[in-house]
Amino acid sequence: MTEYLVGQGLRSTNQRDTILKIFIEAGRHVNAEELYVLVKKTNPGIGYATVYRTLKLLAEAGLAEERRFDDGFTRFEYKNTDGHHDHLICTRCGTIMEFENERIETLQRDVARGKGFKVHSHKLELYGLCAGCRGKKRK
Amino acid sequence: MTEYLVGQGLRSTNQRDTILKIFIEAGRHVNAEELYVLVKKTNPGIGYATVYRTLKLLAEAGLAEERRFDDGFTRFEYKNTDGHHDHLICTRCGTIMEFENERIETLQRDVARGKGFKVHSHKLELYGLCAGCRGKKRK
DNA sequence: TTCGATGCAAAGCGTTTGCATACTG
DNA sequence: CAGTATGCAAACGCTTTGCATCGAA
Repeated sequence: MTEYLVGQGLRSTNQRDTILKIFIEAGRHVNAEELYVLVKKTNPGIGYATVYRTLKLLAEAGLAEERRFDDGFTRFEYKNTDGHHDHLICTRCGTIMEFENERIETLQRDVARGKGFKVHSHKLELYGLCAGCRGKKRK
Repeated sequence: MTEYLVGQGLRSTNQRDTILKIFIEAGRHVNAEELYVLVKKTNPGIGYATVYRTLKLLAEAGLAEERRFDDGFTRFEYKNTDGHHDHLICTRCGTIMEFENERIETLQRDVARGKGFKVHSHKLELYGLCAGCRGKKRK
């Protein structure tokens, strides 16, 4: 992972290595604060700003993707080789699931073409209740 | 329009009438600041807070819909009787177009069902270049 | 040794809120 | 008259930035 940094012309530092490592381990959709807390456990000296700066850096380097859902703050997602995907978000427990559907994407392109648009990216979020929360609700 | 307010159990004031009227005239997807500037022209005494409060009120009353695109701030859309729709956003000039596609919605429900989700709402935004900007780009 | 990276705290941004005053019902 | 709505400015929550110091190359 350090190679990525160097390859991008960035300096490799202890903090960056730690943050990147923990970011990847943390799984998907961490926000800056969650990551900050995790990182602190390993290296309590790291500051908030460094987490933000590193995250932004990773996003620019193409290693992370910045996403804003409707909960107000920005979450980051580690971007490995998988392609694009969209999200299903449980409005009760906050669970975020991913999905991918080629037919939807094709239809999107069709719609856009019909309006003269050339689509570069898109964002599809489905908000609702996950299986677990639907059960709870019923009781 | 005042009737809406009264009907919702809200007090009708000069400020609210002005804001609502201008909000509706403004067309879609205004953000609070744009509306504030417009409202100031008619009634310079109105404060920022009142615009925000009224917008929030309208959203609660079901007359406006709050939307967060990727430009950082919340935009509001007047909600008349039309049903749900999604957005095409030009990343160059900021134009926002609307569309609606039943097939996409059906597919969304299918995907969600497959993951055990019950979808309540969704958000689909296509980012790209509009017809005009595609032309400019080529030159 | 140089210059980017860091940590801290302060600033920034859009948005919300507390409070005394103004106005609706 | 009672109590909500307003305007102002201060507070807010998340994110960014300025600056002196630290550390990688």
